[in-house]
Amino acid sequence: MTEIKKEEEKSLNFIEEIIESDLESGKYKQIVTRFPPEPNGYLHIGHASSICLNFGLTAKYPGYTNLRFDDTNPVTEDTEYVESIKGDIRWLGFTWKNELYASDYFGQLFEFAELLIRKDLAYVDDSTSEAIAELKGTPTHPGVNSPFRSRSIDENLDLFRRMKAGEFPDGSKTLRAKIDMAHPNMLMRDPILYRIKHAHHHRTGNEWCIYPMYDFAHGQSDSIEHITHSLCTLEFVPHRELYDWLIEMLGIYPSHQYEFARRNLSYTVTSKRKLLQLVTEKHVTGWDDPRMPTISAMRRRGYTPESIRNYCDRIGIAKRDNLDDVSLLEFCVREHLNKIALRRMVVFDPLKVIITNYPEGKVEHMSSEENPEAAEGAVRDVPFSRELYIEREDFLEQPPKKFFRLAPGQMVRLKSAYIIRCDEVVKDPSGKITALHCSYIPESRSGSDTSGINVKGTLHWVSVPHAVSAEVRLYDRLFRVEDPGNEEGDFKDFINPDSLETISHAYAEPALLQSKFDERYQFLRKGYFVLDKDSSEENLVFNRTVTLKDAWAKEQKKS
RNA sequence: UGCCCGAUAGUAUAAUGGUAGUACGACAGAUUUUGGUUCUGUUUGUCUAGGUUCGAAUCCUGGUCGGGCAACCA
Repeated sequence: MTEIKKEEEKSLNFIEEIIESDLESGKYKQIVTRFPPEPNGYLHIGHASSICLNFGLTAKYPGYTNLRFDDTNPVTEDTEYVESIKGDIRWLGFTWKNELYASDYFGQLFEFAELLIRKDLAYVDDSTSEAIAELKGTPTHPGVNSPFRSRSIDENLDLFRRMKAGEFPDGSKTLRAKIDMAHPNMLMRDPILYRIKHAHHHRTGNEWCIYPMYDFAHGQSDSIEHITHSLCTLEFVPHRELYDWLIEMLGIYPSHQYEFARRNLSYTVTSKRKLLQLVTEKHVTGWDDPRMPTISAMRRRGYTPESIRNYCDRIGIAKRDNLDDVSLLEFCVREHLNKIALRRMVVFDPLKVIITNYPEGKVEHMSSEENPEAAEGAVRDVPFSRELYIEREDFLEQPPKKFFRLAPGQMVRLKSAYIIRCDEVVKDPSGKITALHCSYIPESRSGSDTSGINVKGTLHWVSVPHAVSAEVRLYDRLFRVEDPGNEEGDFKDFINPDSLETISHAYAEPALLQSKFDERYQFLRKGYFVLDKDSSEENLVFNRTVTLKDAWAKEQKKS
């Protein structure tokens, strides 16, 4: 019974169901998908979901995935974005079959347009954009035919060629499909196919001054590449009718569009406009500021590709509106990091401990596990001496109930070292605690403890003479509210003022001097950390990727 | 006063006419040299009203609620 359950396949999402049925029926022998970003911004967590979907499908089923840049609007697009997008996809762990650009097809698309004109299914319109909007009608009222709608095929052909030749200024003419101005679907009311833009394109330079609209580029590109399943978000549902109409009228390969709901993440925003605003108005330091929901930011923050892929897999794909809980993302990050992170001890807010019965000048080298989850049991060396730093919050003169840390007369274990007892609290004239005098139990050394003493708490610590200084950046959620994008008023009013806390001089164990950019660390009892690119030989900088779960903090919150 | 999507625990997602499950969260406990990890248990759900059926989350009809559609953006 349990065996059957184990072998039970994970249930399919609605797109996988469509694909399996297409494969079973023999409609396709393999599937072809594409990831179609517009190179005008950085990829974020929502794109990660789409990437995992498109590439994941062709990893699961026979076929492949193309990377196609939807670069039909030269004024907003740039190669800077092309490079960052490619880097992000690679980092996530996916490989595209072909690197393509909608702009590769400009010649072909122009011919498609001429074909439509020759079939009397498209015409050149001289109307201004205001006039076009006016005649379009509204969702509840039909539109009206443009006065230029009945031009002859020859005139349209001539005009369109002259548009291409650069004879007309921007905005003076468009090419429109001739469908139905009274259509209930607004997108079918003679949609614009081409517009004039005398602009420099990041790939085609000044070769073109007319550019196809999304609707006359995307589906056609899909068709040219024989994309079998063209997956996009729900806002394109109304476009599907036009997508199919154009493919049918052109008589080209019938790609099919399927729509899924875009993923939203709690406590952040993912609209390109809002993200751009955060960057340009300096609410964050850049697109890769570790508080951003961009892939480059998550990478810098220390998230792993595995954890993001796993997260995308868990949230799934469906058609209903959603707001994914960031705590699931954090769970996935912790789950992976717990397995791979090397354990280190770092004290953020030091309180000096002097072990009065430990010889001055003596140093012992304690060995502590690199990762208790790892089977090999690799260890590192941690120096122990008479003077140590512990976390200031780990000592309380008047401890509440269930406080398992240091207090006058109380004992705790120092991780991988000895059990100590607090004998005396040293204060300066103002009453601030400056040090603790403790005594250690010599027989309690970690690994050979014969003391028989049981303590509830274990603290992290750093030897004063061996301590290394490090800068630590503690990140919290960027917004104070779950869904800042849907809040009344300006979303920026909901920015969390405490989303970054910098600790300029933390005390770290010396092993951290050998930190590498591709290694992940768990600072014991503190969280997961990664070396930041701002690090230098003189100044170590660590980003907190995510905190550890903290049952004690939760307990305190309750009271 | 139009058209198009959608609605299952707090969140996300299954169940494809036949016992409403899973994950995260929350809560309780066990273990623990990280108040971490791990393990165990508990809690909470089919928008609504009808209909079809032996049987409905699933099919049908009406309603309610949420989202989208009137860029020379994608």
